[in-house]
Amino acid sequence: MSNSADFNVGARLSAVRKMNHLSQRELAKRAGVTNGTISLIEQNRVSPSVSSLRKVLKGIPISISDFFSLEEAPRQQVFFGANELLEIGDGRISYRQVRRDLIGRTLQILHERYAPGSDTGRAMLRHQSEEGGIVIRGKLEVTIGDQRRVLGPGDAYYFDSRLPHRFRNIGEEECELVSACTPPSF
Amino acid sequence: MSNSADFNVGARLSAVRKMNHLSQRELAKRAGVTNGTISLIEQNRVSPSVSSLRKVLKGIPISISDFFSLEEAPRQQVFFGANELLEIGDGRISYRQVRRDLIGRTLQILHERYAPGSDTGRAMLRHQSEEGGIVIRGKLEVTIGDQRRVLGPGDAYYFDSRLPHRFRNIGEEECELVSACTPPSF
DNA sequence: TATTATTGTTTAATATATTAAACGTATTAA
DNA sequence: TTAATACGTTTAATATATTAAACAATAATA
Repeated sequence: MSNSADFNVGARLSAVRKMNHLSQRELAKRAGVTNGTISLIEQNRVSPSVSSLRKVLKGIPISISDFFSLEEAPRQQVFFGANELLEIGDGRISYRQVRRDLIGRTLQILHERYAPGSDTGRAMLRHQSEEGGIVIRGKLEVTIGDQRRVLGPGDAYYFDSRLPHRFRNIGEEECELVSACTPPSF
Repeated sequence: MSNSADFNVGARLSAVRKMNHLSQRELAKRAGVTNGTISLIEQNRVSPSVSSLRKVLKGIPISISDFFSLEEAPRQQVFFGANELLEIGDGRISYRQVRRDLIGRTLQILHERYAPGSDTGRAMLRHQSEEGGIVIRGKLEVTIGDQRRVLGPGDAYYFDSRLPHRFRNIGEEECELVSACTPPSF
C-alpha cells in the first residue's frame, strides 16, 4: 500500500499516460509490466518500486526526474516591467529578480549590479544546482573552486554551484551582469 | 531485487547521505525506516518503493525530484571568454550560448541578438521547462499564449514554456537580451 | 440485438521489499 | 587488554508489490 498518495504518483501517472494517448494495456506492453500493475498504481493502491516505476515511465517515455517535477498548473503572469522586478540589493550589490515571488519557480534569473569594490564573500555549496551568467558591462573577478579569472563584457561563466564561489568588482566602473540559476539559490 | 542499478539509486543515496554527514542509522531513525533498509538500498540489492524512498529522502532532507536529477560529477571548465561561447545564430537572430556543448547541462543561458524586423515564428511546447529573460538594449515584442507586450531595456518575462511563444524585433534598432531556460530547449 | 474489441478493475498466487535482530568490524576509553 | 560504542552488513520472518487471469463496463460492428 501507499503513503505516497500525498504525492499522487497515481494521478500523475494517469495524467501523463493520457497526455500521450496510451491505454493502460498499451503502456503496460511497452513498459513490460502488466496492465493490472498500471491500474493499481494509478489508483494509489500500491506504491510502485522505483525499478518498476522507471520501467513504466520508459514506456511513455518521460524521465523519472521530469515525472516528479511536473507542475500541477501553468503560471499566469508572464510579463514584468523594469520596475516590477523584485529588488533584493543592499546598496553595493543589487539583484533584480525576474518575478516578485520567492517560491514556485524552478529557475532564477537575476539582473545584477556590482558597485566598484563590492564583494560577495565566499559562498558555500547549496542544494544541487547549476548556475551561469554573462557580463554585460564593466569587469568582474570571479573565483570558482580553485580557479579565478577577470571577466569583461560578453564573457561568461557556468558551474556546478556545489563549488564555493565568489564575485568581486575590482574595477573603477559599475559592473552589470545577467545570471541564471536552477534551482533558485534564494 | 533491482534493475534500477543503472540509475544507481544506491550510490546516489549513499552520496547524498554522506554529504549531509548522516550515518545509515541516523538517517533511518529520522526517516522512520530501519537501518537495514538503508543498507540494502545503498547496495542496490533492493529497489525501494516510492513511498519508502520518499520517507528516506525526507530524513535528509532532499526532494525526490532533486534526488533524481543529481549530476554524477562536477564540471571542469567554468570560464568562457566572449569568443568561446557557442554561436548558434543565423544572421538575423544570433544566440551565443554559455558553454560550447549541447548536452550535460540542466540550464541553458543565451545572449541573444535580434536584428530589426527579425522574428522567431511560433514555437510550440517542448518538454517540461520554464524560461525567462531580461532585455538589455532595444525593443522586443513578446507573445506568450494569448498575451502580448513590447519589452524595453530592463523589462523581463518568465513563463512555463509549454505555452506557445514568439519573439519579434519590431523596432529600428538591434535588440539584445539575456535569457535562461531549464532544461535546455536545444 | 448479439458480437467482438477495448477499456479499467479485481483477486489469488507469487515475487519482492521491509523489518527486527543478530553479526562482524573498527574505534575509543579505561 | 577489555569493555563500550558506533558503523555497515546479513538473514529469517513478515508485509507489500506484481503477476496472471478473470471480471465488468463501454463502444463499435454485423
